[in-house]
Amino acid sequence: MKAIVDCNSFYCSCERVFRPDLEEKPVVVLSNNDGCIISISNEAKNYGIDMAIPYYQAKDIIEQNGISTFSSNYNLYGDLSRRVMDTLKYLVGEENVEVYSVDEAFLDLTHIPVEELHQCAAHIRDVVEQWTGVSVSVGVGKTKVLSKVANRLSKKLRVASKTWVLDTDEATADALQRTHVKDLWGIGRRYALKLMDWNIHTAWELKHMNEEWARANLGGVIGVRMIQELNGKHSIEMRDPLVNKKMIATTRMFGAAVSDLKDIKEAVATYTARAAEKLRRQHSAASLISVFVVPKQQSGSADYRHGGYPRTRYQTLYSPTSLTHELIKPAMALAEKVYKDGERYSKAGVMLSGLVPDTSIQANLFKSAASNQSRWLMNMLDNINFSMRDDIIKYASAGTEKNWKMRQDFISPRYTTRWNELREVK
DNA sequence: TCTGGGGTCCTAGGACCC
DNA sequence: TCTGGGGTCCTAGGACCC
Repeated sequence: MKAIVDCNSFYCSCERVFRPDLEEKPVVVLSNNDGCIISISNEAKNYGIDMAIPYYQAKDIIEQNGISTFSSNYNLYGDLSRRVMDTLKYLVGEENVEVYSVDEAFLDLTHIPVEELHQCAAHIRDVVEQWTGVSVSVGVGKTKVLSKVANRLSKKLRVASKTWVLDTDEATADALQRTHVKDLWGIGRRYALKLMDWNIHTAWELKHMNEEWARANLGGVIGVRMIQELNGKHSIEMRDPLVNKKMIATTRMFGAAVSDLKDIKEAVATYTARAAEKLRRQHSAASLISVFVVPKQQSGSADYRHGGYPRTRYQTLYSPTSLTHELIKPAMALAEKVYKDGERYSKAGVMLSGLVPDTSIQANLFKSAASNQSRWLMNMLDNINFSMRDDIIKYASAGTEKNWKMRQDFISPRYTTRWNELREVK
């Protein structure tokens, strides 16, 4: 059996952990740049606020009802996420936990007797809540897709136990009949429309389609796996926890449109440094770097929602590297290439790909000993940045003025990662 | 003018996820 | 006026090889 453990309104819960006065009060958290609403507490949902709508559209409701609003504070969320995941690993064994996203993990519960699953799910829920202060929902089923179905029902129906267990065929059939295909994990808008054209509406109906039909009509092997999972045949593997990312990107919208090459280069240098950190954290080196900018669209343009078309330039590196200064140099050259005088930009980004393990670098005899020295410097830099987080130590090219920086009007303190922002207790 | 039947690698694009 | 920031997997098609 598989379980999915999902933190409830995760970013809101994180804000509440250190603000008990907000318990049972409506809370929302905004995306970077305070653009969209990306987390909503149940109480705020009751006011009709929806996920992913722009902040300005909900501003009136928020102000009229005194809904607490926060800019996203990823230092805090990252730290609490790690605590939740560590708790799950402690409870079921590290090898049985697949961290799926910042607020979700799949668990392999094959070793738990079926008759104990209800109790097990409740235990996980209680311990995580007691140890971290974050409330979680637990869905259990024969496969990942079925555990997702169960989890969704517990959340949607707001069942008091916050758990839903599909431990019998009857329970599974019932859950699938209550679930629309558009709500299945792996069925997006496109496939949902297609299925409805075929007059397939519930997960129960989809379950009874045959695999060859799915192969022909539902994205090939993706469709086949969906049918199998719905039928209780485990087809989506637990991901190897040691698998590293194959591409690393750091990109941001600007707080306000930017037109100076100098500002673009500062932003790109900062993003490159951040991407290089992610790279080193997984012990990889990149062999390809690309830089892109997105020109600001005229307002009123038809395609406004998606911004302008990005313009990308890339460069293959002479040899794979994870060293910030070796990446910043080509990044700066690429920034100059994508830049056009007189154009205004709403966004820029850096992508690192062609990732290889960075042990291969050490084996490279053509690298000077000085690079190994650099690796030590990088380790030190990462450790300092981790504790000081605001990048007190920076490369000169990353600049200091940051007029391209994002807007964060409602940021909460970094309670767990900064000494001077610790919560005070009377 | 005639012109096989594999392979691999890479890239672009579509679909999905949180 | 104001609209995250990441990621993954799969497939098709082109370039190139023997």
